[in-house]
Amino acid sequence: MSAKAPTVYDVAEHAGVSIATVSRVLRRPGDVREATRERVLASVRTLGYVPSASARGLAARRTGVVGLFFPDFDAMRETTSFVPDRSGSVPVVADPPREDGSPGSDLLYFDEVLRGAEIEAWRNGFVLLVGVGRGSDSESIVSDIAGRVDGLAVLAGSVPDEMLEHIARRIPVVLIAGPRRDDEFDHVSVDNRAGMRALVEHVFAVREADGMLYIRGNIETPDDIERFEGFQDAIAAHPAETRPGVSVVAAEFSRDRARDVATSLVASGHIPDAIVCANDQMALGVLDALQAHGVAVPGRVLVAGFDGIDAGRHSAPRLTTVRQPMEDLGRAAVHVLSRRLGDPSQPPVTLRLPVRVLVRESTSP
Amino acid sequence: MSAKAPTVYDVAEHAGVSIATVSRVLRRPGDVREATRERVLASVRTLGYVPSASARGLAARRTGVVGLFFPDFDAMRETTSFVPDRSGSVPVVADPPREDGSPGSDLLYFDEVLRGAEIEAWRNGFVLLVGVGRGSDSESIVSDIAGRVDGLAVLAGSVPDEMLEHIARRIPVVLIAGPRRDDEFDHVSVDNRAGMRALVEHVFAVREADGMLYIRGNIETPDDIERFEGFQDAIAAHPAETRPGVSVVAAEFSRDRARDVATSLVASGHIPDAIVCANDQMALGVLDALQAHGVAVPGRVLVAGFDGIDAGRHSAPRLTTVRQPMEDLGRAAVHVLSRRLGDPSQPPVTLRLPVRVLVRESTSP
DNA sequence: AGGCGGGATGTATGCGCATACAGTGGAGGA
DNA sequence: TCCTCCACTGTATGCGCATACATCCCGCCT
Repeated sequence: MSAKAPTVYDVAEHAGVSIATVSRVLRRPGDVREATRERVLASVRTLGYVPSASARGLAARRTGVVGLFFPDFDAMRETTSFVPDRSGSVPVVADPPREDGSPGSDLLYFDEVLRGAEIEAWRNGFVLLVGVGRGSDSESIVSDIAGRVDGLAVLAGSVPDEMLEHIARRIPVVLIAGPRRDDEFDHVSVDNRAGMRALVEHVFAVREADGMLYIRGNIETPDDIERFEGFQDAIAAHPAETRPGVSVVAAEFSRDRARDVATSLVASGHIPDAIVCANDQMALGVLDALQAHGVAVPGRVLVAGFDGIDAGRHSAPRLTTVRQPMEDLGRAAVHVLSRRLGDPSQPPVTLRLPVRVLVRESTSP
Repeated sequence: MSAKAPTVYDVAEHAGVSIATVSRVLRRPGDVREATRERVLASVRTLGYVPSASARGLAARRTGVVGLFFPDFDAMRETTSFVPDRSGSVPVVADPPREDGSPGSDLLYFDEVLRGAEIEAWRNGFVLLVGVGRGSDSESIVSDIAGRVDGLAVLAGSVPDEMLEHIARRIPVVLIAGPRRDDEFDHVSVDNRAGMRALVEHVFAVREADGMLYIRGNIETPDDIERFEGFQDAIAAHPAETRPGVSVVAAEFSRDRARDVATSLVASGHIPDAIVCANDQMALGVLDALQAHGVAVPGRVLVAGFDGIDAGRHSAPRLTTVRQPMEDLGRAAVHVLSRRLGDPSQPPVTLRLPVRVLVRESTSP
């Protein structure tokens, strides 16, 4: 690293032109005569000139960056200070099979959204700035990020409304995965309701379930509410004469909690013919319990989840689920941002992405 | 979005102070009397003021951003333009088990590095800027990113050396996962050599393999070279009187290619007692072939890979491997950057992260 | 009462670039 | 030959903020 980074002035002097010409060579090369352009580019190379995005952003009033903000996930809170661990010996450790879900599977959710956002940003000529909330500092972080981008995508619920409105005065904001409310923001989300309805109808189609258990998640969350509505839709649409008995419990989206529910169900002897869960983790917990007690899936009970997490592809039996297009969520968010940046006046947009029911062995006939 | 975002001047006027005071309230609140501070903060809230990072970055000569640059991965090249697909019907599709690795598994590699980088950036008070190369435009993109960050982490090999040196004149650069060469950059990488040596020694410890096959990857890459050296180390360290016969082939890190290799091996009748592969994908290909021909693993042949990809935890038998700490790579990269930003004069650092041999059923005694 | 020190605030400047506007020179037309 | 027009380049300014330095206002000491 040299003492001081070269600026337009240095390049201009070196090339014997004015700074305006240097700037033009970089921004609108067609406006400069070829000979001059070459001379300037040569100087750029010689001096190792890299334009300052801060100065450019200030002068041009746009940064070319879009932001993506997540709430802090568990993995971050746990992390200790990073101590570079000089290598030397290589530990050889047994790695027994784990039955419980790998930790931080919700983290994969973010990964996919992020990947989608990155892809779409890339295609639209933006770079992506990733921010993660840290608990109470969240507000200042969001604000910080908001100051450095042309548009911001935020996971719904991770930032207080007041702050969002604050930010929206400056740049466009798009909310990811929340329900549309009466606000001015753009929204992208998945069709939880239709997805769950289709899932439940699929279960009915496979077998005329005599009794069905629906396991909700955290009943406070929009996702859970929408999925539950989808469940109710399916029940309501079912011909009355064969409508099965249904019962509903909640298990906080937790595999352990769902496992407990299923275990006590088996103990009570009242085993339903089908168990549909508001997410995959809970469905896996149900599988755990049923398997532990020798209850056949799908032979005796059909089981289905929601999300399409990877673990569901590796369970035994593999889990029927509703696959959320996480990556598309990220893409859609940036897509919408990008469009709004092009035309700030358009009315708020809501994009509801389609989901797919993935039929696997846990609901085989 | 209002017509115009408020600036320090607006806030200053609204609060009846000078812009210097506004700036101080935000940057060094202790320097301002409490009453004044409160008044300014109130104005900030009412006006919806968000500081411009561009202006701040320009004035303060630092941005508070660190960059992470990846080469473009396949998933990106394939992507078509994003067309928002309005939802409606929910397709119900069968999702049969796939035996081949899920596409884009190398993409997961990036995800993990990225996650680590994000975590560490977060802990050091930076935000993370993610950039992805697009083939030939790579150079301009890297340069673009370099202009907006205080430091840059780059996947080794994804950017021409000349460009790196160009950038390094302006900001610190750390290379991820490459071998240390005679350069001025900081490096972080994993201990491929020691890892492979430990893996091979583990295989010897499990069973006195009479013949061992080592399947290399793409022999041009540093990773492959280092791992092969580790393999040779293990062989050389083996007592001469019981040193097994070894053979070596290359299969381009490809599952398919490795499957072919193993298949023809079985056909030839010369089946070694152990097969060690330079990555997991190839090891999985070997498992495919052996299983297809009824050759027992680990009963007849021991198989091991390198990387610790997820698919190796779900194969049958599960795959013994060397787990690379991808996430730590990302963390280490940002850690090193952060340290150098604090003390630019320190000599180039090389961090070689330790790996772990994960012993699973594919090398059970 | 005058002077002094220091905390609180204001003034002025520059960070590096984009760009509106003003030159400059040469080709072509009258 | 002189004027016009166009292509190209230079000059001057402002983007929004941080900060060195100047000022001001008090309380307090002598």
